[in-house]
Amino acid sequence: MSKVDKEAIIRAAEEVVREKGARKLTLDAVAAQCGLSKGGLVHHFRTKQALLQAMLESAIGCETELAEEYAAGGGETGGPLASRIHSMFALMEDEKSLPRALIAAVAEDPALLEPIKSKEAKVRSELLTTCSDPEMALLLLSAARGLFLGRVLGVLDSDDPIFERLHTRLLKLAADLD
Amino acid sequence: MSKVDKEAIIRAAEEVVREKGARKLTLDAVAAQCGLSKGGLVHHFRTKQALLQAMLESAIGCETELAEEYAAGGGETGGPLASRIHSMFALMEDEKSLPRALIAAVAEDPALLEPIKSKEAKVRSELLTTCSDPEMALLLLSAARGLFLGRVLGVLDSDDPIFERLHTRLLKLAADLD
DNA sequence: GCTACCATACCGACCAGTTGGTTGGTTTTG
DNA sequence: CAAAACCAACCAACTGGTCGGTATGGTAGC
Repeated sequence: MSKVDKEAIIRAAEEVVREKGARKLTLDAVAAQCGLSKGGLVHHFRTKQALLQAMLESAIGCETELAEEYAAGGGETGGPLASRIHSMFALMEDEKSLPRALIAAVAEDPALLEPIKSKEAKVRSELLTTCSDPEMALLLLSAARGLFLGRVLGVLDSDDPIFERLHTRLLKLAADLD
Repeated sequence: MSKVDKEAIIRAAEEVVREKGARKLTLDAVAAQCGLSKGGLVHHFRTKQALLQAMLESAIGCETELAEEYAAGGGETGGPLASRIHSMFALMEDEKSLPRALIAAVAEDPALLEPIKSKEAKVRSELLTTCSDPEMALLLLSAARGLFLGRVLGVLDSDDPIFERLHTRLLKLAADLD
C-alpha cells in the first residue's frame, strides 16, 4: 500500500492553493505539502496539467456526488435544480471543500475548464426541458453559481447570516419549478 | 507627451490575459504587447502588483461608470439593482471588455481583490435598505454575477440566445423591487 | 541665442531566484 | 526478482526586478 495516493496529492494541491494562492501552486509546493519529493510527485502526475485536470475532475465528482445524494435522499425535496443548488451550498459550507482548483486551472490554461463547461451545458439543457419556467430556473441556478464563485474567488464571506437565508429562499423558489 | 500612457498599458495587459491566459501575464509579455521594453514598462508600474491593482481599479471604474450612466439615463428604468445588472451585462457584451484581470489578480494574490470585495459589500448593503424584498434583490444580483463570472472564467458563451432572455427577465424582476 | 540643469520616458543587458521537468539510482512491495 | 514508488541532483527556460545609460523637452540664468 502506498503512503500517498492520488487523492491525497489532489487534496494537498488544493491546500496549497488555499494557503498560498493559485500562482504558487507549483510542483515543489505540492510535493512538500504531501511529504513527497518532486520526483515522487511527478511519478503520479507526469505533468502539472495532468494534476490540474485531476483536480478539476475530482471537483466535478464531489459536486455530482453531493447532488445525487441529495436527489436520492429526499424524493419530494426537489428536482435537478434543487439538487444542484444543494450541492453548491454544501461545498460552500466548508472553507476547505471549496474547489479552488478552478482558479489555478483557468489561470494556467482556460481550455482546462472544458469539462466543466460541458457539464454546465448539460445541466442547463436538462433544466430547459424539465422545468415549468426554464428562464427562472436558469436564473436561480445562476444565482447559486454567483454565490458559489464569489466564495471561490474570496470576494464573499459565508459567515454572513444572509447567506443561509438566501440558501433556503433559493430552495423554496426552486421547489416551485421542478 | 508620452507615446504610451498607463491606460494603454492596462489595456495591453488585459489583452495578454485574454490571449495567453492569466498565468502568462508577465512583465515581458505586457511590455511586448504595448511595444515597450521591460524597463520602460517598469517605469510606469514599479511592480507587477502595482499593475494588477491598476487593472482592478480600472475594471471597477468601468463598471461604476456604466452603472451611473444607466442610472442617470432613464429615471424610471430602475434603481441601483437594475443599474448593476445593466452594467454587468454591458461588460459581457464585448469579449474584450471582460475584466479578466480578476483571474490574474486572484491567482497572484487573493488579497488584491479586497477593493472589489468591499465594493460588493457596499452594493449589497445598499440593496438591503432600498429594496422592498432585499433577499430577492440579492438573489437577482447574485444571478447576474453568476452569469458575469461564468463569462469571465470562460465557462459560458454569450452567443446563446437564452442570454438576452435572461437579461430582460432579470431587469423586469429587478424593476418590481427597487 | 546659448548653456547648464533637471525631469520624464525609455532602453537593453543583467541578475538572482523560481519553475516544470528529466535522469539515474535506491527502496519498497507483491 | 520485477514492477512500482520514490528520491536527490540537476537543467534549461522563465520571471520579476535592478541598473547604468540615452533621448527629449522644458526652463532658468546670462
